[in-house]
Amino acid sequence: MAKMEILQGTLDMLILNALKLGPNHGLGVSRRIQQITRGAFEVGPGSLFPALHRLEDQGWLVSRWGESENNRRAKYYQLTAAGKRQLQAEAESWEHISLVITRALRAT
Amino acid sequence: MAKMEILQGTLDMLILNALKLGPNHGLGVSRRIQQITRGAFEVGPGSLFPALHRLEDQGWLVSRWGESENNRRAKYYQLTAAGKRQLQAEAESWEHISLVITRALRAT
DNA sequence: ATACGCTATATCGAGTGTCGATATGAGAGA
DNA sequence: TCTCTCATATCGACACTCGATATAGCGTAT
Repeated sequence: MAKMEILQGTLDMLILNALKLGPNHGLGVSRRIQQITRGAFEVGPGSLFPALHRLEDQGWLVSRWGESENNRRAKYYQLTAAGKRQLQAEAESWEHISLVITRALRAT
Repeated sequence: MAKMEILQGTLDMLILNALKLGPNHGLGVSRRIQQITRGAFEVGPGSLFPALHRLEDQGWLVSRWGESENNRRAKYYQLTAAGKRQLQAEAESWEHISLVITRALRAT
């Protein structure tokens, strides 16, 4: 019996998902989300960075300062083991919930 | 390029959807959502009634006082033409967005 | 009669998330 | 140096969800 709240966690899930293939920095995560969703989703910095800090506070990401492809200083985020488990759990929950909603909308 | 905000409108969409087969009162809508989603979603009064009032304010529902099946006074909500169009639009948007997210999660 | 329980609508405050705008800093290139 | 761009960060406004609580009416049992 899910609440509607879980849909608010979708951005967090997409961020974890964008990091599952390897570490990346903030704006890189944003770009990767846009790529993977074929431009369907756009994440501005006002949503992105609070989300990254949330996820790090919860122990699902760790960060370290490094250099971006263009020699800019950038903070690289990486999934932790707990983050991978969290992504797995959220992905399964999403599969279930999205299917249920889609069926509800299609039902006569 | 959708924002994450649209996912917050999912409850509104489910309410409109619950009314597409005919008018119903508040708690009836809540029960119908629970039925249609096979118990996957639970909507408490603290989320339900603000949502109903939102939708009425936007002209997507109209209400009239009546009597429930058990002779209780109840406010019946009904989709307007604009509400049907809105439901249609939101359902199409949902189909697209949910597919995109599901594909993103499944992608290697 | 009256006390209780159920249905039904409604509202409140706390917590949270998203967004646009803005700020800060640092490297690249002219 | 001056400017542009990348990159991180924060702020306040706004909206939504939620649990808890309030109000009211009807039915039923005591």
